Amino acid sequence: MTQTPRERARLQTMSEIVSIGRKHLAVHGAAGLSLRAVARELGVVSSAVYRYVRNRDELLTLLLVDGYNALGDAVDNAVNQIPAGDFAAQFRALGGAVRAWAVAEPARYGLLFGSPVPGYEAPAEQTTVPGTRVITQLVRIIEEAHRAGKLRADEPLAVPGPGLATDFSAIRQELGLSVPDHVLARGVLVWTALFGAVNFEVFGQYGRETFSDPAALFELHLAALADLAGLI
Amino acid sequence: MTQTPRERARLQTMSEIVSIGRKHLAVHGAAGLSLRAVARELGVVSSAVYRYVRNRDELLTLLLVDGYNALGDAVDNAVNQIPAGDFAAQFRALGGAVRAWAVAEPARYGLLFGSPVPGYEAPAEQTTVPGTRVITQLVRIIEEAHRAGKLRADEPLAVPGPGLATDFSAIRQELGLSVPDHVLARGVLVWTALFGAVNFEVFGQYGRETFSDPAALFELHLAALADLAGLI
DNA sequence: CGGTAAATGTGAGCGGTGCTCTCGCTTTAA
DNA sequence: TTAAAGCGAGAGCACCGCTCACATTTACCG
Repeated sequence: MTQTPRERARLQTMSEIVSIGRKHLAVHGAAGLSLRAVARELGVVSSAVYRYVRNRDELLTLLLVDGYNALGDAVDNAVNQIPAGDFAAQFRALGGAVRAWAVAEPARYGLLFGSPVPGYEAPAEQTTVPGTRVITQLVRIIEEAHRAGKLRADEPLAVPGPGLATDFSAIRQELGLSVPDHVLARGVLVWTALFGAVNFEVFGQYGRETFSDPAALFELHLAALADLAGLI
Repeated sequence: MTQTPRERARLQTMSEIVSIGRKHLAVHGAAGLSLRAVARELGVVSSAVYRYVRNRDELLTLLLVDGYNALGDAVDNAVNQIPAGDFAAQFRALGGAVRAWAVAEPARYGLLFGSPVPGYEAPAEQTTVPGTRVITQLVRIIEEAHRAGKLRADEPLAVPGPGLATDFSAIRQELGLSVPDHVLARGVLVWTALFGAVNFEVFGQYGRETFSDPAALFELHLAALADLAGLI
């Protein structure tokens, strides 16, 4: 069961490739990620990296999983600092962690949540689990708040139609949830709104000098979103 | 003052280049946009396109402006169908138009609102005006609703700090607005949330089969966002 | 009207990319 | 010990952005 030297070297090289790729991604973006450049920095001829990575897309997949896990770790870590019963604070910690990671790693964030690379379909079996870590946490927060009676009992603003209700039922069953449809609907909106706010800041959609303190703006938005989710 | 044939030919060629670029963008995405391919389709040798376009980035800028204007036209057109006093319906029309355009033109939408191309800074003097057409409409809707007394008078959820208040004052002055800070803050959130919802659908951030009728989900979100903005 | 300057298209060429293939060498496993 | 598998090197293909020197066409002006 012990690793042969060759196996150890392979793992080492793989992680070096991902590490170099991560660096190049940060500097040149996903479009500028070049296997030849990675090979150069690895000190090896260009064709040699194909022993480790089938093609450029596969390196992108590795970096995608790498990024999802880095973000997931940051979020989990932030949420775990909050007392178990304070769900609104947990939500704010989650949102703050997403924003902080995105601001610190804009290129990686862009790879995860930006425009998809055309012709590249992320392989679900590798990306689904790490790619759903944030929404899993958010769902947990809302579900536990609901079970603990810590969710404001809003009157439903609008009733989802029958098609949507079917989808919501499927989601509820798959994730073992007890929250009603309108809470689920609000949760999805809060989810997308959270990433919408982060996108705008990280992708520079606000003007260059519109907001001098985007962190403060985001805090304001987080509070509004916690309220929208019904967290008290 | 009348155009020479050469001038007419140049304009014609320019618009052909943009048109071909638009098509290639839709098929191959921004990263796959190739001046050589455009030249081939134009029936001209590759170096000839450089007589019309300084480099690839400049073609991207043209397509950016082209996309902003297409989206702006779609939004203006949709909003103009709504009676002048029904601001909530105008907002829903705006949101629906954004989504419809984005779903129909995902690659162009991605160029406008996806991850920025690293090393490419859109020239503000060309992109600012078309790039702000949607937010200009949204601001107009909220401002006019406010002046017409058609905005719910919410208690402010959270008070923006002094830095943010300064930014809001500047925005208010520059755009000649009369809405108070907390309305402005909500407006920004609604703005980002709207595009967050569209991003999630167009960029495929929901799972592949999570929602069978994303349009219905979006309608639900639009209603919630209109309510969040205070539109009645 | 004729000449000059600008605009336009051509083709070669440079350095870069992803990716494939063949060839040797080394490590592993039977 | 030997056969198989893994690995790196290097050449090569087709593509890319972009530049340059050159011919041709068009526009304008004395």
